[in-house]
Amino acid sequence: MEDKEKVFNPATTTEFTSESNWGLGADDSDNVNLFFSSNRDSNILSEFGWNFQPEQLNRIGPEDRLDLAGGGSGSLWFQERSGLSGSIQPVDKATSDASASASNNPSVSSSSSDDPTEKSTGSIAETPRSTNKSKTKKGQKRIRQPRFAFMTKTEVDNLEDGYRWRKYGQKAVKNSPFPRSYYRCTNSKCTVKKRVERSSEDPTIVITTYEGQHCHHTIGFPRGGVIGHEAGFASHLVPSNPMSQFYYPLSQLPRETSLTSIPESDHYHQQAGTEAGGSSTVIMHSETNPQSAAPAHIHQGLLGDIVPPGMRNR
DNA sequence: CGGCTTTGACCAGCGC
DNA sequence: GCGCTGGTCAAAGCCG
Repeated sequence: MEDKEKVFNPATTTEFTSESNWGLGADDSDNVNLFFSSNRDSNILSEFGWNFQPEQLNRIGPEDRLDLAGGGSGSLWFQERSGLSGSIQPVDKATSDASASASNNPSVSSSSSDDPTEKSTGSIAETPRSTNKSKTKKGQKRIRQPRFAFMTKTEVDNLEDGYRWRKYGQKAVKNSPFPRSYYRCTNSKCTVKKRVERSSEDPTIVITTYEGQHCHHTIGFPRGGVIGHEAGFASHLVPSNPMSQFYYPLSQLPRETSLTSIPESDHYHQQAGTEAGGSSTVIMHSETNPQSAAPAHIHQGLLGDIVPPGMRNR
């Protein structure tokens, strides 16, 4: 199913089709674009409040990988994906509309997923199936929320992003020795979810997919107490959205960072996502929905690893 | 004791 | 229609 997802391969700088289930899968489709490869890409970025200059975009290449200081591990890629692609069309029409509105309306966003109760959060389904197992009535498809996926080359599986997550499931992934973990934001009013899995093709790569928008500030700090790092990091960021606690202007993104855009449906706007490998943090937020507070996320290992140019200590 | 993780089961969507 | 797979639930156990 979501096997043929096209992603940007930072290592080769070429687009490739992944046979593995990166969870992001759902959109195996057609709309895959490499970030920075077109105006559209930059538009996408700008939707997140990342203002990249054309030159900057061009500068960022696969080989411009971000060296994550901490873990020494890695590279950071972003995959922006929207809720779904054309594959889920019919219903999606409705769902997408809902999502779209959700994107523009915070209250909707949170309520939309609440609908089925918070447990059945209504969203997800990275796959075209847009499963809606929850208590939604039959015939009603779960509303998909904006999703954002990114790949991080890291040895750390559990990256901190400033939010608190509760793991609610783990599944073996087809064709992959690595399981996929499902997390939900612990904030009862927040329906954001995230999936974390390792690439079967490259075990050093962790794929994190965020879905939904946070309707609150980064509450908690990582259990591990990376607060220091985050706080410090955040202090240098410029929040454009009141709801976003951390904002990482693309313009300040280390040029080594490679971003990948994954298709996005016309109705969705991804919100945020980031991941860091072993140690890093990045946050994005959608300017498209200033109100949607979807702070992005981050990733943690050590926020300090990914630091805006000029802020790096190493 | 509260919160989180683990894990097996269940359900729904999709492809054949 | 059936089987497969992804996503979620929820009970049980663990940990601070």
